[in-house]
Amino acid sequence: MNPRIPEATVSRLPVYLRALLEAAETHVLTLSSEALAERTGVNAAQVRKDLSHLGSYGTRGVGYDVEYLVSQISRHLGLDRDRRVAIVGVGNLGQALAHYHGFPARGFRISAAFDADPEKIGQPIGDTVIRPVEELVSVVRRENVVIGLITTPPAVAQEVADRLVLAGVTSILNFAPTLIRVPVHVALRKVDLAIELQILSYYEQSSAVDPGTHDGGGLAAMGS
Amino acid sequence: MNPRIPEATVSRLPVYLRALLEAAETHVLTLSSEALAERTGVNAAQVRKDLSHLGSYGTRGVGYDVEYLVSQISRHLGLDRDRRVAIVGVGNLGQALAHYHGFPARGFRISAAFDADPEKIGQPIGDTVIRPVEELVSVVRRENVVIGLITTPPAVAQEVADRLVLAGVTSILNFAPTLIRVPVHVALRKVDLAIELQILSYYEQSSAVDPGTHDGGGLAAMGS
DNA sequence: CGGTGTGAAGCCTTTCACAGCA
DNA sequence: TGCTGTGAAAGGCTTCACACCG
Repeated sequence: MNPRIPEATVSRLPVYLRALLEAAETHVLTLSSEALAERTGVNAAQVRKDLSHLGSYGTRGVGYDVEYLVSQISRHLGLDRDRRVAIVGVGNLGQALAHYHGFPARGFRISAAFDADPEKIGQPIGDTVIRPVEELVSVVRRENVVIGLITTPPAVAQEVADRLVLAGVTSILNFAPTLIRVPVHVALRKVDLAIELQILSYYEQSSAVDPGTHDGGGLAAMGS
Repeated sequence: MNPRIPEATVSRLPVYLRALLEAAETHVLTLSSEALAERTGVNAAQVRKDLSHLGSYGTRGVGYDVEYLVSQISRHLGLDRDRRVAIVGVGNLGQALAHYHGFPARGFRISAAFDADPEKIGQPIGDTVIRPVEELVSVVRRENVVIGLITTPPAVAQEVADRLVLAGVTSILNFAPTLIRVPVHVALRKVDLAIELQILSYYEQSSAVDPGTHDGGGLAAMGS
């Protein structure tokens, strides 16, 4: 049923969710695992096994009720309540994230943004204003931010992570191309754009065919 | 030795490469698997097994020669020659990618950029100029672009992918939050920012500890 | 009948443990 | 002696195949 959902399944739940929401927009009421597989690029057996981890939400001979499954996946992912997010480092990438439509649509609210450049301080960004990094800990604490996005140069990424952790953040998404370490109770993921290109480069030159995906399993770097 | 390197290993090679280049900068001549593990957050046994897929490049009792290993990994990843890259969709994310320092440092040259907005056409970006998407196929062909980055809205991502494939691109990195399909001979990876946050959200609320990484294994959506 | 839910098989990945070489 | 390279073990993920239910 639910005691612990496999990592690989968790990483696919948002994919199903998006497909279900798109189906709902065109008033599709029900989807079979086959149909969901078609819309997500995942194998149908995989879809069924994944969804079975959430409980028995399908109807045999019919499929899955779109609206109900949306609510169940949302609940399991914790998307049924809003999450405060802080962005540290407002370069182009930080800007892009601040204006990304997909975030508020899933309950992620950009509540604070920080930068070290005095020129940028005070500039509006989304619903907030760019603040100096010196205020990071106090503002993050006050605003109850739980997720931090690090889009700084790699040299300061670890220090920023330390401050975020100190301020009580429980999840960090690191875009800086460097390894950062956080306490075990903090969830950490990374997105590394240069690495993605290098992986593609391998499959291109080797004429191989399957470069994998970005959101598969694996172990995160943890502990301090 | 080399006939085919496991997918999981390929996705870690760029990580080792970065650590090795950093070590080289501080004039470290040799690194043990233990030391490389420390710098990358990967288990030492894993490091050795991964590197053994490239060949026997270590020295027992000593470790790996940094410079030599850099050249070997670069060669295996195909980073020993330049690759032309095109960016389609010059919003904030496209801008961020165009100015990303990590790309030219690994031999990826942004040779073309396209956008549908007439206002943006002609604006300089990096070493090139923003062109209308209508010119995509001809320019990509002429410039021998082999990698395409899709940073458009999801609604047009599939069409853009089709054009890139038509123009002869062999690898695509998709940032648009939608499934795209390409012929089997084209390597495809995706980076989905909203999905990363949703995965974090799961581990945050469940107080679980290991949210995985972005570059683990898994199958890519392929075929048309 | 159609489609879910799931044991079982197969594959891939990680980790262990140690033989063997510099 | 120290550290690599690698069989073997262990664990996890995907896919198959089908019992079973609506």
